[in-house]
Amino acid sequence: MNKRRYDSEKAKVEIMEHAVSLFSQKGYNQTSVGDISTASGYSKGHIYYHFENKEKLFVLLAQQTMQDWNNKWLQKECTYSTATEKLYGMAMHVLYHYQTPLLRSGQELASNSKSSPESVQQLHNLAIVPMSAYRAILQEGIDKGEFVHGNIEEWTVLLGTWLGGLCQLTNNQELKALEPLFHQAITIFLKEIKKGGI
Amino acid sequence: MNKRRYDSEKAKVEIMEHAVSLFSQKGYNQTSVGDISTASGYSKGHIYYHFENKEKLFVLLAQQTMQDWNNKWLQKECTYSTATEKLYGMAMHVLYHYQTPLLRSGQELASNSKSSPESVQQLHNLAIVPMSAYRAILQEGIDKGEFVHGNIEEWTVLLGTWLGGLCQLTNNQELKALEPLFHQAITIFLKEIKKGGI
DNA sequence: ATTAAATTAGAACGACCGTTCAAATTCAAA
DNA sequence: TTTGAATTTGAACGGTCGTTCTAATTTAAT
Repeated sequence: MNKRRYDSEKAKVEIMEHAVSLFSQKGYNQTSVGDISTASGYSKGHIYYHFENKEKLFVLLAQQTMQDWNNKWLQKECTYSTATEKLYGMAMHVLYHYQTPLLRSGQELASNSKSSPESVQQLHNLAIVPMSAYRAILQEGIDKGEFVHGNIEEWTVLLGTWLGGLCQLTNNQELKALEPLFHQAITIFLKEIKKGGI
Repeated sequence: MNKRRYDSEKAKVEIMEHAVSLFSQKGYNQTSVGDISTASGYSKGHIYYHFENKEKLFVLLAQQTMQDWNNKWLQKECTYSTATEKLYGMAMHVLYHYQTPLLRSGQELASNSKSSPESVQQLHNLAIVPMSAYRAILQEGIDKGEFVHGNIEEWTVLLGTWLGGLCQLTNNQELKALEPLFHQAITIFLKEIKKGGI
C-alpha cells in the first residue's frame, strides 16, 4: 500500500540527509537554505513546511547525530569485557563515528549572538554526551580495580580533549591511517591510570 | 614633530586591533566589515584603503598572531634548561598565548569554497608553526638523552592534538583554572617518552 | 597660495540569504 | 465527484554584507 505520490516523511528524511551532508562540508553559515533546497530537490518553501527555521533544523540534526553516536556505542560497549578494552574500543568509535565537522558547525551557531539562547543551550548540552561516556568507562575501571584511584573528573576532561583534538585530523587524513595514533593515545593514557603500571 | 591630523599608520593599527578582537569573539563570517568599521571608528571605505579585502585582512592578522606566538616562545624557550622543562613551559605558553578563537575562525574561511586558494594555503601553513615548535623540543630531548628513542612524528602529532584539544576549553573556563590540566597532560605524556620512566 | 598626492567618509550597488505567502497540485474521504 | 486538508512550489520581501566609487578633507611640497 501507501502508493502516494506525496510522501511527506520521505521528503523530510531526504532534506535532513542532505542538510547533514552540507552542514558537515561547508559549515553552518556557509550552508544556505537554498543549498539544501537544491541538493535535496525540494523547494525552499517546502523546507519551511517541515522545519520552523534553519536554526531549529540544525539543532535537530546535531541532537540526532549525537544520539546516534551514543546508541551505537551502547550497542558496541557490551562486546568488551574490561574497562581497558572499552577505552581502546571507544577510541575507534570516536575515530569512525564522531561527526566532527557537523558538531563543529554547532560552534558557529553557538557563537552567533543572534542565535536563540535555547538553541545555544541545547548545543552545549550535546557536549555532555561523550564526556559522560568517557567518565562511565573510567569509573568502571576504578570500581573493578583495573585503574588506580584518581581524579576522575580530571581524567575525563584529559581523555575527552585528547580524543577531541585527534578528531580534528579526520578532516585531512584517511581514517584508517589514524588508527595507530588513536590507539597510541589510549596506551599512553593507560600508563597513567592503570594499576601496576609503574 | 609629526603632528599630522591624519596618521594613516595609527589608523591601520587600530583597525587591525579591533578586527582581531571581533574575529576572535564572533568568528570570521559573523564579523562584518561594518562591525570593524563601527568598532574602530573608521569608515568602511577607509578599511578598503588599507586592506585589499576582508579575506586578506584576516589572513594577515592570523599570520601576525601566529608569528607573535612563535616569537614570544623563542624568547621564553631559552630560560629553560631541559627539554622536560620546555614541555611544561610550552604547555603554559599555549594556554596563555595561543589565540584559539582567532585561529578557529581561520577554519571557517578555509572551509568556504569561495575563499581564494592562496588564502586557504596560507592558513594551512600556519598550523605548521606550533607543530615545528613541539617537534624541536622532542628532538632536543632525544638528543640530550632525556627522552627515549621513539617515533618523533607520532609524538609530535599526539602532543599537538592534545594541547589543541585542551585549548578548546579556554572558551568557557578561566585560564588560571586550566593550569593543572595542562600540566597533568604533560606529566602523562612524559611518562611515555621519558627515559627511566618505567 | 597653489597644487597634487594622501587620507577619510559615506553613499550606493549588486548579490545573497532567511523567511513568508499565496497559489497550485495532490491526496483521502465523503 | 466533490470537498477540504495535506503537500509542494516559486515568487517576492526585507535585510545584510562585501565591495566600489565619488567626493571631501588634509597634508606636504612648490
